[in-house]
Amino acid sequence: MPPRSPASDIHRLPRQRRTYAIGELARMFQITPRTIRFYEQEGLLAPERRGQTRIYQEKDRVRLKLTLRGKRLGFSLAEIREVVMMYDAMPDGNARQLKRLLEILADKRANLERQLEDIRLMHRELDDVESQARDVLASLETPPGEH
Amino acid sequence: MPPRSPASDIHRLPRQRRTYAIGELARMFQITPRTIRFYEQEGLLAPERRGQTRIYQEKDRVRLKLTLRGKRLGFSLAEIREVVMMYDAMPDGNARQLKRLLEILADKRANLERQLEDIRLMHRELDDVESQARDVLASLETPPGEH
DNA sequence: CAAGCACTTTACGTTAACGTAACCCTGGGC
DNA sequence: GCCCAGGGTTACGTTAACGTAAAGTGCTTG
Repeated sequence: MPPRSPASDIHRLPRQRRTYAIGELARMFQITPRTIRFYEQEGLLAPERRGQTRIYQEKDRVRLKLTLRGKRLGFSLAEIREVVMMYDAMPDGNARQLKRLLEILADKRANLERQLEDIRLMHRELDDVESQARDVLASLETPPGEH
Repeated sequence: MPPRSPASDIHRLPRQRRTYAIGELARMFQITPRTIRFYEQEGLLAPERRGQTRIYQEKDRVRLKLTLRGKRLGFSLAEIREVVMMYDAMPDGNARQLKRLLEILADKRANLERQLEDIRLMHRELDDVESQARDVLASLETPPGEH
């Protein structure tokens, strides 16, 4: 280890322009390259190219992460794209577009609220089912006739 | 049919074994009859019949409700069926089945946890995007050149 | 230089979850 | 008696989100 202050490492790291190959990203997120290419085809990603090969920057990785998160929450790729693209177009977005974006966001937000409620309810159901299952299981493991 | 007053119907309602036609359920849940029939075909519902006509009891309605909730949370019909059917088979379930059920439940639970985290994160993203959008919007509404 | 690996494109295949269309049956109201 | 709304079955169509296979490109390693 060079006798350099760790701090100097740190403050150089931020601009370390790290890039990723498609296979790397695929492994990171437990998906296939095909999926990543598909997302690009659907307008969710737009990586640079060196020749034919795709080169992903940090921002692409973040975008992919957000996309997958959206998917886990049940949003369609089209919905995700809608938000992501408007977000990108924000700087030069006109008022109408921005208001539309706010509408969409409010919509997603409402969706999340409903999901939270659903999760709470579902959680209770699972508790119920589980405790009942444990009861039956216990009764099976104690000889019948006891009480 | 005995000449009964409608009002007397009402105050007996609690144990009035209320039933539903397929169209009623469809309207209640904002889905189509086709969807309900499809769920039956997939083994998620098993309503009684009077002739050919399906008659849904309260338990069927609850089951449908749970199914739809599961769907909103991104579970597949197959996953939902897995839990629902095992739940029904619980009384005579053997230990192995019950343990399998507990596994599945733990799985779902983990899923819900991840979703909660996703929602929290997504919520922040939305906050970010929204506040930025509002900023841009505001800057558009004040004459440029001011500061 | 051959082999192998990771990347590429093109294109057809697949699955889940319904939609839609065509046709039939039945009970109630006019 | 006729009509029509609401129920039924059968069967083919559709959409999203990839999977999979074929065939080519490019580096690097023994």
